[in-house]
Amino acid sequence: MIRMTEPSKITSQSVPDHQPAAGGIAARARASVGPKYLSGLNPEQREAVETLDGPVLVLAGAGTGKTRVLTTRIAHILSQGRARPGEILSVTFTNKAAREMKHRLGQMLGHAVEGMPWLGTFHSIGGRILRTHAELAQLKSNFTVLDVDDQVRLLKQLLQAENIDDKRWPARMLAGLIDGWKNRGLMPSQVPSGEAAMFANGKGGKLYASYQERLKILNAADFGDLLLENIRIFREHPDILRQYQQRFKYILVDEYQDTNVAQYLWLRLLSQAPAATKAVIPGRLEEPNHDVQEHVGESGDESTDRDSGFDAAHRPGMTVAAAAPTKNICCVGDDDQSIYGWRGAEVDNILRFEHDFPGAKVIRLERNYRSTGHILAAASHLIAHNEGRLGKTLRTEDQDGEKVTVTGSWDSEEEARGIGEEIEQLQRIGEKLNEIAILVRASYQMREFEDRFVTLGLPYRVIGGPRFYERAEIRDALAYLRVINSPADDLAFERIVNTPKRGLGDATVQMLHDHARKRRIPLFEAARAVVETDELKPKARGSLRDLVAQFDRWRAQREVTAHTDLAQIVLDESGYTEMWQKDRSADAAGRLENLKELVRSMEEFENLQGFLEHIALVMDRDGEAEEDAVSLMTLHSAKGLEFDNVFLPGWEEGLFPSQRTLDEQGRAGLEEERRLGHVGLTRARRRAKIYFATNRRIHGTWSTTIPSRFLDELPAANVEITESKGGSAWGGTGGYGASRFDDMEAFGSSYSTPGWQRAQANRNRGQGGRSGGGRGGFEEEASSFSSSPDFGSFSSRRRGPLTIEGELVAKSTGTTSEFSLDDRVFHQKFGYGHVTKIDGNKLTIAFDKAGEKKVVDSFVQRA
DNA sequence: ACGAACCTCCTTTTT
DNA sequence: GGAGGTTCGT
Repeated sequence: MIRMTEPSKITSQSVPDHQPAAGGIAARARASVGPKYLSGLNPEQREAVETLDGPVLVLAGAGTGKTRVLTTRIAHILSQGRARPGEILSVTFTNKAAREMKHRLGQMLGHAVEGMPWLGTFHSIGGRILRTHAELAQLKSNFTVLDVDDQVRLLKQLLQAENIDDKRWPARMLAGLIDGWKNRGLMPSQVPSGEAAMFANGKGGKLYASYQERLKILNAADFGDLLLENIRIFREHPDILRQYQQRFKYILVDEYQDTNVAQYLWLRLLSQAPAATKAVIPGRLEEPNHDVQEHVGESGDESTDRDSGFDAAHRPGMTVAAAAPTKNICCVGDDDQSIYGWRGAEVDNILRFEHDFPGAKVIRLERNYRSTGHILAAASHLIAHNEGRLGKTLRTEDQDGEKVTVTGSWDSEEEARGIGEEIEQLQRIGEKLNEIAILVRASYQMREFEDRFVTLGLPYRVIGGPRFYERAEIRDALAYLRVINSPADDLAFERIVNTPKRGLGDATVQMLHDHARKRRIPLFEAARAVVETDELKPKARGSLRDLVAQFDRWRAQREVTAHTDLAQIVLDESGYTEMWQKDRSADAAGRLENLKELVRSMEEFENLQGFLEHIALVMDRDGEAEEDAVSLMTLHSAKGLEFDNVFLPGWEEGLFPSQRTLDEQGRAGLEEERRLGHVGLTRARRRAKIYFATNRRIHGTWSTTIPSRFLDELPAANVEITESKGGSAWGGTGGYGASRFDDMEAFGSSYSTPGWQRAQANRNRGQGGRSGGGRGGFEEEASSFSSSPDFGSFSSRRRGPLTIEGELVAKSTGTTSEFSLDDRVFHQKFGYGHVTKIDGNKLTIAFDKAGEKKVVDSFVQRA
């Protein structure tokens, strides 16, 4: 029922672009009529493309060709002459998605798409609109977009000014609250008083208000403002709103399930038919909205009166507007892939689409062109346990393929070892490492894999992590440029006054602040003034004077120097480059590389000003080297990607689903975790492999875990229980008593394979033995069970040489290493160290910081 | 003003 | 276990 496999049909076709014209002869006949870009679409996709009038919701399950629908729809609108490129608003969440769409459109239309000025992320488009009407938000059009660091620093200052203990009320927490309010479309005056009072004994609301004031003074906006200020402008200036409503004949939205309330409001305003504009009652905006908070929980279902009071409350200011006719908006999304609720995304937006946009046409894309039958069935069965969903049933015409495997391990190290071996096995049968991904719930899980892969010499790459422009060195460099560009940028100035160290510490900065506040001038000007006095100690005074002089010089040079050259000069003369050159830590080289990359990327912009305006929104690290490597990332960052082989470790209660999510979000949290599992499984084309460990080290201490409830929710028919390659045989519950999974009543009904029963038997066998600490005395056992040539951390405890056999021998080049004992070496991840042992191409290195590690020699270089 | 010792709190993170 | 922040001693 989940799967409708038609063996007669085409073989595995996983790339959506080349999908067969499924749907039988009739459909194919229809598809052959009409423009060529329509051919090759299945009937549902085609309907989604051709239904141009009125609101449309395309529910596009994983791997059903949603990007294709979006781009084809745009092509269709253009080629039908329904609108010109500049009249189509097309929003995505990520720059990557926007780029991808531009690229695909370009291919489809056969020429570059310069004419799509309004295809971009919510934030870049919001930012663009805000820049053109900046004065209506008390900003100048060259305002800076603040990053989180700046925000927190600013809030810290506000907290200090209010004499609030920022231990008890951390600036970060306030930043989070404000961000949340902005995500919900709430200006300071609209924050429910209860919520505003929660922070710092009732000062939360006031702080939000003064934060906004400070932003205006600094000529700055945070990410939230890029949309919120749009909404404010649209509401307060109906003429401007009307202008945009008239311009955008068609609106397309990607990943609609991830929109937050602010984005929803923004879309609602833009998608109303122009004539309706007058109906918005500005006065409504000032009403505090107490109900929003309730809504965000699970109370939605309790409200029987969705159409009147509740709805109006949910969408502040939309009371009248909601009745206005809606134009051509097409939202594409998948409620089953909504995994950003904690960031303010409202699944409700997609669940309530038909209600919000009356007369909406809902089109379901349920044909999956990515995964094999077993994988899809497992994913579908899992997600079917969610209640709050619109309901889709993915199906494939592909073969069943391999069953999803579930493997239990004794602990997380064994899990990593087992996966490492399976990857090598896959490699042996010709799988590309690029087609292998490990998807974890939390990034701390990655370390064990990294360690393991380093010792195996298995190339891997970590996807995600801090974005390029979030890196300290990039922010520092940008801060220098910001100060040059706008001397009033206090936050930037403060960031770099003492970076690199110039002997200008807190005391000096505090002094500058006092001075600046008294005279109502920027910090930089205060510095200029202060060096003329003798208020500072000679040393500080001297270096501050030098700094001011340097900036003056750079500003003068700006007129005659290309902005990229200027940047290079600034980095060198300020001593910033030197600071990292002298730094001996492992990542210093990478940071210098990043700085070069930053300078290089400036070339794409005309001048410094243009660069700074867009950098915060556009920069993301993109082109990692194309070499063959295993991908390691969180489930969240895997959304939108696909791989032939997907490893899903850590399916244990508390980790996945995450205990914290369960505690904080209750059932809604559980459902979001389940969606995360669904996302994970549906990333796989041909092989999905799930793992759980009985013992895991969390925050430094070992604890016993029980398998995730999601394992119970997988359909037995599509799942195979296997034993850990790393030697699951030593399993045991570690003396912590029985879990509900020991009870065959609960688990056994669906799991009766020999492998599972063996695993059950094994886990009971170890019972009662080694308690406390989990890994107390099992090292003796390790040798007899592990088939691995290398026992990872066991090795350090064992006496005598390891027996090297099997794979690693084959991998060893045989020739002795080019390194010798005590050689000083450098490793990308671990930094500097010296060689303490050599074993073919395997080196044992005592790293200065990271301790002793085994590393394959190709991973290090002479220091 | 700055580094070392010390304490703390641990998810996820499109812009 | 360790990063990031704070405090304390120089």
